[in-house]
Amino acid sequence: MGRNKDPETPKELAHFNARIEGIDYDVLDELVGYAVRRAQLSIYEDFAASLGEEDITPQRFSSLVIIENNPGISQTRLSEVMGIARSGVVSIIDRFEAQGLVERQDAGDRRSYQLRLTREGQKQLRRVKKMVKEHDERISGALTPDERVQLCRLLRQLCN
Amino acid sequence: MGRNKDPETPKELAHFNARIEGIDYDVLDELVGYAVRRAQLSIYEDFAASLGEEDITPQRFSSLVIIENNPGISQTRLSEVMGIARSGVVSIIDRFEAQGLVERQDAGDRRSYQLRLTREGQKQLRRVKKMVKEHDERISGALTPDERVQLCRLLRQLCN
DNA sequence: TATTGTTATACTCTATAACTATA
DNA sequence: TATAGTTATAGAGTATAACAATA
Repeated sequence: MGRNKDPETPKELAHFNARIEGIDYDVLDELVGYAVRRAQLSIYEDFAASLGEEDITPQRFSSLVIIENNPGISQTRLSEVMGIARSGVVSIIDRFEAQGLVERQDAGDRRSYQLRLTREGQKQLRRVKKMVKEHDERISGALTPDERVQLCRLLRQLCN
Repeated sequence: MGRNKDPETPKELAHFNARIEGIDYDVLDELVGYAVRRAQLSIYEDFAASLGEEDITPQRFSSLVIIENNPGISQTRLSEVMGIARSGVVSIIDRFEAQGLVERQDAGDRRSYQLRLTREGQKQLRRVKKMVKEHDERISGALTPDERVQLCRLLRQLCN
């Protein structure tokens, strides 16, 4: 995750503290964009701390969930869903394949593959999904269930 | 910004569409973390489209605002505020300095600098701040003022 | 001709560690 | 000894462009 994996020796770990004492944030405090960015950094940090040993990132996790629930999806389609270039999907899937989590199966069209989770991939995802849910409940722990739903609704409105 | 600057020739621009027709997002739809990430990607894209010609990023913009409102701040302190390593701040400030936007001034302690905006930096920031505010109002345009405040409040609760 | 996956390449961001000059 | 800034280096992540196989 590009972060120090050993919590015993964090020489210069760049921890993100959303609000530092004595600092004037000026207009940043009024921008929805900055509020989202701040939250995202905090969440990412907790994600990394919770799943740092799992060789999983939000990106990789999302990919596995999309493949699980849309079996047979092509790499190009997955790149559209993830919002990244096709070349980026290649290395993601290469790694999943090397780990035995995803299979490239023949499609009718011999230019493309159908992506599917292997049995091992399904097993691992089941386990990781539980960890991600726990992480998500922890970070949104300060919110009531109503507020949580409200927040997701408002965020959805930002994405058009 | 790492994106294609020429809107005339976007061969394979990776646009992020938060919700793609016919795709089952499963658990991703219930995770606060994914909702925030999705929103962040959408916002970043609009930011880049709005300020792509300005050699400014959310990161760089935040730095300028922090320096403006906390004049004399040191690089180490800025690295803490931004949540990045000290070495990262060096190149950010190097660039600002080369552009004549920020000055490294002598501090009492000769190991460190006091960072300040130049007159040109102030002028540029004033201009860019206006553009960022417009961008922010556009992306949160689907929200009422109340919802906007509500959203920022809920996001703040996520950061502890 | 157009599309899918792939490779080559480059750029940005960020981290760690070692260095220097000061304190 | 400790701190501030710097440099060197490396690893993600992502983009573009060109290519082969196939449609």
